Amino acid sequence: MPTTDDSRIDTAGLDARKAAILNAVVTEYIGSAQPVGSQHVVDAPGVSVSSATVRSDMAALERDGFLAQPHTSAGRIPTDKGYRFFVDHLAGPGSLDSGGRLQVRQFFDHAHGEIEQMLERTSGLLADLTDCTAMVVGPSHESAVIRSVQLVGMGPRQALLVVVLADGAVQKQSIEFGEEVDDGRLSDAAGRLAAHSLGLPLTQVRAKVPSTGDRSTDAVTAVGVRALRALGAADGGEHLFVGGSSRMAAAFDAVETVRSVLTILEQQLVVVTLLRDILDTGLSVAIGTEHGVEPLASCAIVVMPVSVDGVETGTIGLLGPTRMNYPLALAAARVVGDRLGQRLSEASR
Amino acid sequence: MPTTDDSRIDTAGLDARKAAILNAVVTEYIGSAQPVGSQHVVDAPGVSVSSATVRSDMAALERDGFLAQPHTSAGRIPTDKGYRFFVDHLAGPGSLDSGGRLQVRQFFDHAHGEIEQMLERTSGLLADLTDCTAMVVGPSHESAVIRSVQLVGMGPRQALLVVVLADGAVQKQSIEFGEEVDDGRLSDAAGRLAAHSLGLPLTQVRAKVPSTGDRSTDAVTAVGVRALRALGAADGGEHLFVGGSSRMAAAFDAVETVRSVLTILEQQLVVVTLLRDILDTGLSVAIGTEHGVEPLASCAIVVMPVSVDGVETGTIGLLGPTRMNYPLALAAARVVGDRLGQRLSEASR
DNA sequence: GTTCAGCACTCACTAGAGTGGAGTGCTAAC
DNA sequence: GTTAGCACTCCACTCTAGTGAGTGCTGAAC
Repeated sequence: MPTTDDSRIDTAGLDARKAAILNAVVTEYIGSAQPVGSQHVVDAPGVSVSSATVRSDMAALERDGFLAQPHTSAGRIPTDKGYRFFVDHLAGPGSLDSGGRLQVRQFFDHAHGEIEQMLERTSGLLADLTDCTAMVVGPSHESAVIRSVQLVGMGPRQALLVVVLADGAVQKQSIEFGEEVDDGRLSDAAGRLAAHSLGLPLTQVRAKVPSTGDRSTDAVTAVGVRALRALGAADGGEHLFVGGSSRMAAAFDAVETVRSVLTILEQQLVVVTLLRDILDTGLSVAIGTEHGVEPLASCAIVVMPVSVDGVETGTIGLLGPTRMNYPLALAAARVVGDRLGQRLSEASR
Repeated sequence: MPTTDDSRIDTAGLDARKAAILNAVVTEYIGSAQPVGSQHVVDAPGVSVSSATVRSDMAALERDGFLAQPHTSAGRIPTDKGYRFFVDHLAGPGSLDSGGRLQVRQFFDHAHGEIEQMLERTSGLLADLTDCTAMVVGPSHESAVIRSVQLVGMGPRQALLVVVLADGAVQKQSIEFGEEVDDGRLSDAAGRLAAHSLGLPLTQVRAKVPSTGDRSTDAVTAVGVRALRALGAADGGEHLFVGGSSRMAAAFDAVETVRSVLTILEQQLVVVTLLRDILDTGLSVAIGTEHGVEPLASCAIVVMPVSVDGVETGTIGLLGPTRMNYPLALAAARVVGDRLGQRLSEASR
């Protein structure tokens, strides 16, 4: 509950009282989802004037685009710009309640095993904490260096290329040979592949591992190299984990909105690039139409990079209605993002 | 569009005309989602009587529990029992249209690479074909035999146990040692693990691999064995892929229903056991409350086992409203399930 | 005894009128 | 600049028909 004392706010052309009124409207609307009338605001901190004065201020805020009216003679609801101002200048830092902190601690105390499973569960945790739909983009494996390369025979002409990365991820690619290949040749080829690629990050495989031709004239190795290079290229597809999509159904009462939002969430590529775009613009919150994805116009997205060993490599996203609880979402994303980053850093050491 | 000629139907105590009427009501209601009146039914095949007669038959069908009225003076809608009769006795075999068949063919022509990715996309395909939410439970790896066991050092005291199974799946488990372990000891231990477990299905690891104590007194091996046994046990968690959950939002107009269905879908364990339960009871369709999951009372579930090399090992599920297109869903599940099974059989050879 | 036209009846749905209330904008006075 | 007062707006709700799709029943015809 961010209080608004007069000293802090006089920002971006809004005087203290207007800011306090905007703050009160946003806060109340987030809670009630009902248009907020002037009467509801007079008791808010920083607003010690009559409702008539509040009304005139509200009219000014509406002229300036911070508030809107669903219709004459209704209360005001915040516009995207209003939420933006709230997030940038009014909302306090926000924090998890003690229950939430406990939940996070317990989660990471018990998290272990497979990375993917942990990320999946992290999305569930975030959804629980914030009542938003959570998106977790697994740390891109592109920068993780190759720890091990193996070829496992799966049949006379088939093998599986298994690459273990330093962050604990395992990539695989099935290979088909034109001829029968025995285990000896496989392990020879695996050795050669390893010699070329061990210690390289996946991204650099294309650049650093000679495509073929070299002295490694062996056909099996050549096929292996091709598969390895394919892995490096194909893995642009970071894995996305979406948790708590049912929360979107709770957030809107127009079933049509729910449907279109869910449709977006099903498109991994769209979501991943959306999150990346938002991060790239330097925002940590994208409100309404700021992100340009039209079906999500009534949503806001909180993003938080996840740093592994100091490198921003994963992303956390929280999707909710524009009237979501921004301070809570930001706090949860920050806390969980930090812990997750730590955890992943440990794992990749 | 299953036609109903008099010869075929006289089943379970329903005379031909009543069956034809029930058939018409179900078919029309599936299409329109509106209660069906007697007038709409008179032109249906097998019903060449007046609306008055239809009405009296409908009243009988209602007495017998096949139809229900939302209120007096409204048309009839099918009950769960009505759908059940429709599915068991009235619905023709159903088939994909040519577009759908093409889609399936193209999909499996182009499907390649990682199993998980293919399963995920299969769920999307099914959702597209049927307009239902699709659930694909990956073939359990429990019966796949171990093709390769490796220990990859990830740090002085850490390693990753990487197990490749015959079906192309790769399982991993991170391991922490009490002491520093060099690569030599790791590969020694990996060799011993392999000697014990190669060719065993994961399920049998617990039974067949001596827990420890044996001659394999080596500490590293002991830890490895423990991890391996853990893998065998932990992997009860088959992977579930859910595609097209947005279709549930299109199927219902009560947002509350959508929310509760989505909440169920988020619980992997619930969904997997639900599908298994339905299969175990020998059904291929569970309608309404037949499956006992209360929030899904207005849904029906079509299940289809996926056989890999003749063994039923995976499951396909389609979730839709009780007024879903059963023939289409059954046909799509069968076709895709068959192709998927073939595909997985090839891969595990 | 099945079928069916006719008929009275039911009840959701819609439109229109009236009402209450929450909210506004304006204005004149402090 | 602030505010009390006031007229005004418009949604949300209720009430009242009116409509129409649908029913169940009945008595006659086959």
